[in-house]
Amino acid sequence: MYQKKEIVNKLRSSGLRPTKQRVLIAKKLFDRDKTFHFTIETLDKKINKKGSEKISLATIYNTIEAFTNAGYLKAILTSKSKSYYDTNIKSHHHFYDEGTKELTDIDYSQIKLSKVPIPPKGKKIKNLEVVIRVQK
Amino acid sequence: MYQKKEIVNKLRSSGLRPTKQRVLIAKKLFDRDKTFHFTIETLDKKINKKGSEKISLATIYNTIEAFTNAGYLKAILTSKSKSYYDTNIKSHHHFYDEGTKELTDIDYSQIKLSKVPIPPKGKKIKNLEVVIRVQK
DNA sequence: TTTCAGTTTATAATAATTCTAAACTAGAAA
DNA sequence: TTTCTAGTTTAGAATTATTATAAACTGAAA
Repeated sequence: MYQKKEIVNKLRSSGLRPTKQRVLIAKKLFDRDKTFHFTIETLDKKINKKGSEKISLATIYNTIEAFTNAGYLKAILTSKSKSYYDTNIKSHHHFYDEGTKELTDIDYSQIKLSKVPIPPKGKKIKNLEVVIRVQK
Repeated sequence: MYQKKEIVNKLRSSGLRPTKQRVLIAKKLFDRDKTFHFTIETLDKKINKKGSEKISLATIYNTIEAFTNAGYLKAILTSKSKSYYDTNIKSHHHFYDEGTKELTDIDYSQIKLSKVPIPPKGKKIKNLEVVIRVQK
């Protein structure tokens, strides 16, 4: 469990001024047992519900970006809001260059998995993709 | 190399009427040696450049969607324009439920790779993520 | 040819995100 | 304490990718 003090220190340690809004958002995000997956939309709903003090959407965006830069959050499946398509329809994998935002194919045979988890009950694996993010 | 006739047949075989626009786009996409990664924006630029006959942006969107549904293209990194974040910052993997659009963590230890490709020259692997798409 | 469902198109609408610039505040310094 | 200011918050406007609309067009069946 996170005490307010801990959160304040955590924020300070990354050069983030511990404002009321940031502390509140941090509490919502990190004061829980299981890990939490969210979009800005779902987080906004959780924060700005009935009776509670409101935090503006812009601040939620700013804060999540700051937390991500500070390494407190991980962005997943962010294609920076643009969809990518590939003429290669065989099952295959990709290098994604963080710098140029370019994709390169990795042939299916270039990656071998020796252990794969069982899918959630009632669900079937439809496809498995590896994305290797690379940087200079 | 693709002849116009082949393209027409290909389209017909999937119930897509081989219109002038679809044939032109198909030629641009499939008549090439290497596989091609693109966004609608880059494709639009390639198609609607100087002097060439124009194809409306709406048609490009429609066509790419039709080709994807027909299995001629693969969509990659599409988070359907919404960014997802995770409070779990350890390196780990995900199940992505196509139906509910929900993410579930897969612990790092649950997936083992026995073969990983060498990154492009001058690039370093920053991280490797597996996304397993599941469906009912 | 005629006919019409399937397509294309310009444009409007929507939705996620970023920008702007004015008001506010944490906390260093007086 | 009070003052001061750089860092923040905020509402709302702007931007950007995408989808919807509805009128005009066209491939191909009859």
